[in-house]
Amino acid sequence: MPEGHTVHRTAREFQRNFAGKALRVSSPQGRFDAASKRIDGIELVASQAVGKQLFLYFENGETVRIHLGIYGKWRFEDFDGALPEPIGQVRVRFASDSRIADLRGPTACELLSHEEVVAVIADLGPDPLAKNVDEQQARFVSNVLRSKAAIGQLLMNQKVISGVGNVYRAELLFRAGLNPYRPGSSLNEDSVSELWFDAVKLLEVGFRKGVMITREEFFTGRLPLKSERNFVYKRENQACRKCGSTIRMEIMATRKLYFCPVCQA
DNA sequence: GGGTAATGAATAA
DNA sequence: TATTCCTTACCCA
Repeated sequence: MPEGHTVHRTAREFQRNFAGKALRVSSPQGRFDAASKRIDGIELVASQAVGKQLFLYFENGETVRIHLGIYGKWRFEDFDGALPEPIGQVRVRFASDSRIADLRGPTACELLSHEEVVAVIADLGPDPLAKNVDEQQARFVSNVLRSKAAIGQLLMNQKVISGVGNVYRAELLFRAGLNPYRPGSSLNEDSVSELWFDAVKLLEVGFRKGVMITREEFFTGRLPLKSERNFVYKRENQACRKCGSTIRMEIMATRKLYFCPVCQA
């Protein structure tokens, strides 16, 4: 489930269980084979998530950049003794002496130099899960206010805000009562700030729980069913949970956009 | 067992 | 705006 919260959880997993160790790196599927040899046996110094991108910094100066895209998935597993056989199309496997991380189906998995990493990160917009929240907020507000693009498109643009995807886009706009087609420049500064802080709140809940929950009643306590977690995402033709109107789905720039035509008039 | 959709984004045109 | 990348999960039979 790769929006930003997932990637930050993965960074934490690497930091906790793989950082500070020399890792065995391989590409069972073969497509990362040459690159994996350059970091095989090298110590992982640190991991970092920025938006939906994961960076793994190795002691020899090489950095792996991974972007899951729509299909990518990690699988972590403890092992004892012999390494388990990789199952399916494993692009890259990182192994410590007791745990493996298998990556399948990523959009991007490549080795970058330090300079290239700096350039990639410089291109990314503010991340709601970054530490310096206030500075990030100011960047987001200015990005939105100076653009005539629809707010529904701006929230999907990783240069405007990084880490938000199709689920959080729809849910953030619903919670704000904003029509997805309103130009960013038509919004007032306060409502854009509120949108930012709501993004921080939702991604933090997602980071904590590991799933995207956007209804306050489920922020704590037991995990609700998938069908109960959100207000509008994938709820086309169902009743709005606030006003009872019929949730609509429209395609916006190749992606499915869900919204309530009444709450978000 | 088959068909389809998916939480993304680069690229072509 | 449409196509392509790539793999899995889920729904239906």
